[in-house]
Amino acid sequence: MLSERQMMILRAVVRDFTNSGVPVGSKALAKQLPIHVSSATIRNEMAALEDQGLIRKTHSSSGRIPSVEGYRYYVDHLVKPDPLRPNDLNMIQSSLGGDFHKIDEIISQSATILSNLTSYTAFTLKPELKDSRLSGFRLVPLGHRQVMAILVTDSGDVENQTFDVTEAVTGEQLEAVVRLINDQLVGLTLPEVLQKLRADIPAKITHYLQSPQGFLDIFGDVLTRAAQERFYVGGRLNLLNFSQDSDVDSLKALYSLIDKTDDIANVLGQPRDNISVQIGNEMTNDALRNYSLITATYDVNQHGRGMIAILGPTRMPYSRMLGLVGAFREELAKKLLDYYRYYDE
Amino acid sequence: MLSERQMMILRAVVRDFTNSGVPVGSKALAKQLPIHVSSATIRNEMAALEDQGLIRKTHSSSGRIPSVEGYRYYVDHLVKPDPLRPNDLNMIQSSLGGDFHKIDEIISQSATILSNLTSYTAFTLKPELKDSRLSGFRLVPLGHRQVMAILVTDSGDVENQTFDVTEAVTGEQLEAVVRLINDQLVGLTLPEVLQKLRADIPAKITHYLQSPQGFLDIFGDVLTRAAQERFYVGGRLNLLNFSQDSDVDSLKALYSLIDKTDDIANVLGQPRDNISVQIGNEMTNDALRNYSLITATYDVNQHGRGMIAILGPTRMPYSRMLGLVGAFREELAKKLLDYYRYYDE
DNA sequence: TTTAGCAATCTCTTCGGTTAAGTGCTAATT
DNA sequence: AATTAGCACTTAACCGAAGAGATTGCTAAA
Repeated sequence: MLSERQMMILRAVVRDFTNSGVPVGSKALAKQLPIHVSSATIRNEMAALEDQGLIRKTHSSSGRIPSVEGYRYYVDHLVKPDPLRPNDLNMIQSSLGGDFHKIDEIISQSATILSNLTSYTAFTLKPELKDSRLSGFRLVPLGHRQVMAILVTDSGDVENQTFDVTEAVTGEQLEAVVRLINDQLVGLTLPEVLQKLRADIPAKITHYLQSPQGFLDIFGDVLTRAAQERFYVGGRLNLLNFSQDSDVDSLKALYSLIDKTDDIANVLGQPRDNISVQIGNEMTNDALRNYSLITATYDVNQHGRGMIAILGPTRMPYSRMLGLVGAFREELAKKLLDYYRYYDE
Repeated sequence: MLSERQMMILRAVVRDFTNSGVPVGSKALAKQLPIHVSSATIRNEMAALEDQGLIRKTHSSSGRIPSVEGYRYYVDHLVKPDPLRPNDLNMIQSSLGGDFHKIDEIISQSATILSNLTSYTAFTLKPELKDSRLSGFRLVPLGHRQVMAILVTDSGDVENQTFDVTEAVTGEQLEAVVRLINDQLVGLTLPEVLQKLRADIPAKITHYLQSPQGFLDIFGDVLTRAAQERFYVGGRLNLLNFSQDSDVDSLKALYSLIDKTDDIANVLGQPRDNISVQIGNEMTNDALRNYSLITATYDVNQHGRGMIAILGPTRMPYSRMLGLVGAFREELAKKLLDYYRYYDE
């Protein structure tokens, strides 16, 4: 248990350190805090905080910096999101204000806005229904032996891919295949489709195509791509800003992580509470040891729940960032409701 | 004019420096060179080379490093591409050996291979006909007010985009629009199409669509994207390896450059000779001051001419890189010929 | 419980000295 | 005329000592 005064001190340590990046000492705190005690008293309290593992020294006679546990305590009990600055709200609203023709444009743009806002790297995921189902499949002949496969899910996702066909496939053949797919697979969830694709379909499809493997590959490809949650990333380069001692290897690891859609989905994890913070090694991934991740969900009524996140140094100004993420989350939800209202009804 | 001996020395300076990164001194050269002269003689020659601006010192008593002009002389007159190591050829052939369903897969994969091979950043551009023409246009209704626009050029490029339509557009309307486009625009070069799109089309299209602006925007978008030469990039992260003194700002500038398709096209320039080298500030772009670019073209008979390139530090082992790029260029051309032979006939 | 005071610890910067590498120049040699 | 040996000079890089500054823990007094 922490006393009121210890909380005050911990809060001040976190705030000072996240602002300045320099370990904070007892004297500075004594001067700054609203209570009148000497630096010696602060020192005693700091020793107590250190005993509890909430702060630590960088060397035997240095000031203190928060430990991961200290940050954790801070975000759980002490921090209060900053109110939004008028400028920030302006910036959000004007950037989201334009006319968009696709959900994906809004979401992708959001990643950019959020990264500009925070000067960190931002991720956005569009609102997603629990398990989306295959709602349509097309094969469009494009001439010159090219065919485009298009797959639509009931959540409105569209995934497509063109490929070249060797044999002269006739329009009838294509139509037959499309009919087969639509008859057998539409309405199923994507994992179910994928499973059937391996089981029943190959046998049936040989009625229409001589060598169906190529086609099955393509269809499988498009399918897995559609099944994958896809994040948009904004402000990749911002990671360079705190590349401390320019540790190239860990930077590379980090970027590889970000560019692998499945890995990143793992890190961000399942949508949890409204807003959550993961600090340093609380994330299992080693490349993130010195980073913190703030994730937030947003709800768009019956259209599902999406997610936004920012990734920055463990030493980030949490109160400001929580304020920004919280506000952005709401603005985005509003914008999407507008969008759906416009296109749905 | 350089004497034989001066050339030999310049060659050695470039080779040593690109290998070690350390300024090279007269003594080391005297020991290494196949002629028997003292270091004092080398010193005299080096002074002469310095007078001609081909090499320079980093401080008053340091060894010499090549100047940009020195590198230039080296690549123009002295360098001989290294013969390929057996390993490299294996690696190229096995990486290109797989089965591909699209040209773009080969080209994009090539960027990765080339970057692995060289450990620099690689660019690839697919073979392109002088001015490709619009050969087909489709609008595919996907249900739920979504429509996909697909555009095909006679060089086999496919560009597509989905968008949401506000009003309930009927299938007949879409078909009418498609027919209009195909009647009026197919066969024209893309710039011509773009021009007509601004002039004639809007008036005609209002017969079929109430508010055609949205559609025209989309079509214009897809069109400009198709008209743009698009480079694939491989090994982005390799730029981090020689981020010397971790100059974050210039790194950021560099990455922004790479991610802007039009900028990068400017830097790489028009396909010129088979293989060409641009060194440091020979490129106008300031972010490239410490980098060199090796570009090469490759021909695929009547299918046009493409381009590959690598970007690395000015201080790169040119002979090896020229060997690699030269070899890769040929292998890629072969692979593409194979590909076309298979799908064309 | 708080505080003043103080020794101890540690980082950071500065300074001087040393070493090693390399140059340019001069004078002798080939 | 070209080459070479020799030497003074310059510079970067490394090292250790010294001192300044910040901060801690501890002790003893308030």
